[in-house]
Amino acid sequence: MPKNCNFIEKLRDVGLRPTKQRVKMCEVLFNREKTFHFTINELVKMISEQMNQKISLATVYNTVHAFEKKGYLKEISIDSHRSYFDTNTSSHHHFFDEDTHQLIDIDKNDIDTINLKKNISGKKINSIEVLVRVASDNQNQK
Amino acid sequence: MPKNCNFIEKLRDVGLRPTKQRVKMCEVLFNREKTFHFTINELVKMISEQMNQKISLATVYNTVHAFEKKGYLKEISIDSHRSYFDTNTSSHHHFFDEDTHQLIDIDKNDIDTINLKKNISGKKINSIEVLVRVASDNQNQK
DNA sequence: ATACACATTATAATAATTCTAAACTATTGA
DNA sequence: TCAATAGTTTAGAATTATTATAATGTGTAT
Repeated sequence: MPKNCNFIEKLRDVGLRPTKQRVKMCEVLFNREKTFHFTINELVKMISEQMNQKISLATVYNTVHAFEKKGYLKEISIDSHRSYFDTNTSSHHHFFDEDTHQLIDIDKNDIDTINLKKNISGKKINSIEVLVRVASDNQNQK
Repeated sequence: MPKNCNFIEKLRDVGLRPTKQRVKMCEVLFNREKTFHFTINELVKMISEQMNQKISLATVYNTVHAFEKKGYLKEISIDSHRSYFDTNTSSHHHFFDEDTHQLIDIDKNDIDTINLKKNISGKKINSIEVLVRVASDNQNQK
């Protein structure tokens, strides 16, 4: 059984047609042990490297957004110039290394569950995200 | 004593020349009781309204970034298309109302201090930010 | 196999931000 | 007080990231 099969099913399940490009993107994104954090640019580069044929930039954007909408990907915004996507869509938190520009999962055991004593009235909490910015200990008067 | 005086001093203190534009921006940003959350677009609009003469968009960007670098403003990134600045640069957390697109401070008493049991080795924590996305209770299957 | 709805593509368009170079202004010190 | 100068503002051009367009291609149900 080829490893694509589950991706084809997975895509069908959420109502996305399993096109060549989408299946390829699934392979790149989800065929790995650990969760994966990436920018659009990094993803485009990886796909180009792993595919013989070219993929359109528009397709990558469309597909990433389709995956996001269907709950396969989650966006993590760092600042106005840097936005990542995360293959781990469950509720979890991140370190952002300002030296290497890497996003790193915070282990569930290393942070207490956030609990709010009050919420905005009439509103429902959709998500709670913690971002911990870290940088090298010496060069910190940038 | 005109209310500008302290802004002129404040600007001098951090090594920024107190130009007309910067003093005006200080007035708009810091001459208020509560902390202020704004996008660049909103700020440009407010300044234009309060000033007789026009201000260049480039100046607003430059000045906001100068203020940010000097610690007068903090950026809060919501997603790749929406970035706010906050006049409250002390460590605190936010609600983001996905209906009204408003950023709202979380009262210090309503959230426990985040404490991490582990940090990335060799790294120093620069900031810890919590973002709580909320939306109207009914229309939540968007 | 066919038809239809949906996807992909290259390219154009848009939007947000930064760059550029000329004109301007605050500061310094003679 | 008055240059000199260093930093600032400006309009507009350039750049970058993202989205729209419209033609072509493809997956799926019949």
